Amino acid sequence: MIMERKKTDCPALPPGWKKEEVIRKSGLSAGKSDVYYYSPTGKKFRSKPQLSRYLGNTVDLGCFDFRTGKMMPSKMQKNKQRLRSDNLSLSKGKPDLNTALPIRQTASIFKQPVTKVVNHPNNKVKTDLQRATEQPRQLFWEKRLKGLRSSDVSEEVLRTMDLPKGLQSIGPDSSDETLLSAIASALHMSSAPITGQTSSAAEKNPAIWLNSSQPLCRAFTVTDEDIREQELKVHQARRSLEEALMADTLARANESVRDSEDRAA
DNA sequence: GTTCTCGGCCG
DNA sequence: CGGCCGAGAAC
Repeated sequence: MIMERKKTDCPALPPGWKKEEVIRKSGLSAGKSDVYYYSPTGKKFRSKPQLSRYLGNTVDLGCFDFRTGKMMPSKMQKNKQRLRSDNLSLSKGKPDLNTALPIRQTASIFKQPVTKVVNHPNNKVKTDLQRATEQPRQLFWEKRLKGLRSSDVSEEVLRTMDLPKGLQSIGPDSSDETLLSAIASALHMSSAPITGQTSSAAEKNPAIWLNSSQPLCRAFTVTDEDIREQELKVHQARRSLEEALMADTLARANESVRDSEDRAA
């Protein structure tokens, strides 16, 4: 007899994951049930820690209820030591590659968008129509960029840019390491001018006074001299590129000539 | 060997 | 009480 136990699709999980509930039918614990999950590849998971281990550091199952298979927003409170250990493992190991913003550090595979409650019924204090449309942004999210390096096709790590001395980082872990990333990200994500943190208060207590739409960088000024220098670099780079393209074109031309000669012979 | 199942520890 | 996992039973 083939008693197919029911493996249900689990809406809270990515496609392909299955959930199974097995009722114990004998023994002292008869009637109790055990819950298992199956990855798309068929691997069986019988506990939340096991699932967590498999999914890695980028995933937080903190508010995932293993038994029901659903997200339980209510279980979000007891995040005491978790953040510390997460940040620790993050700085030592591989960085979290998920840099889409805004996002929680504790994001799980199950969609967990950052939301902002702006309108509480019967609570005038928390009603704020002005800010209702603004996106929340995580303070110091740039720290997550630490350790990220660009590399070429041979996986050789590219040398990072040298930043001008005038640029100085702000905030916790104010190393130069993330400064370049922070500035590059700011330029990439906004068409607004990037000025750095113009408020001097931000230096004393960035956690409070940080302007989150600016990178973790002290205010700086760009002089005409800076601009001319940069223009020069761009011109030189373009010349180099032009020469390289020219050389490549000539090489290809020679090659095609040789090809036709070979065919003729 | 692998998979299934229940016991039992531990928080 | 329930989550988690060890280990014996079953295959």
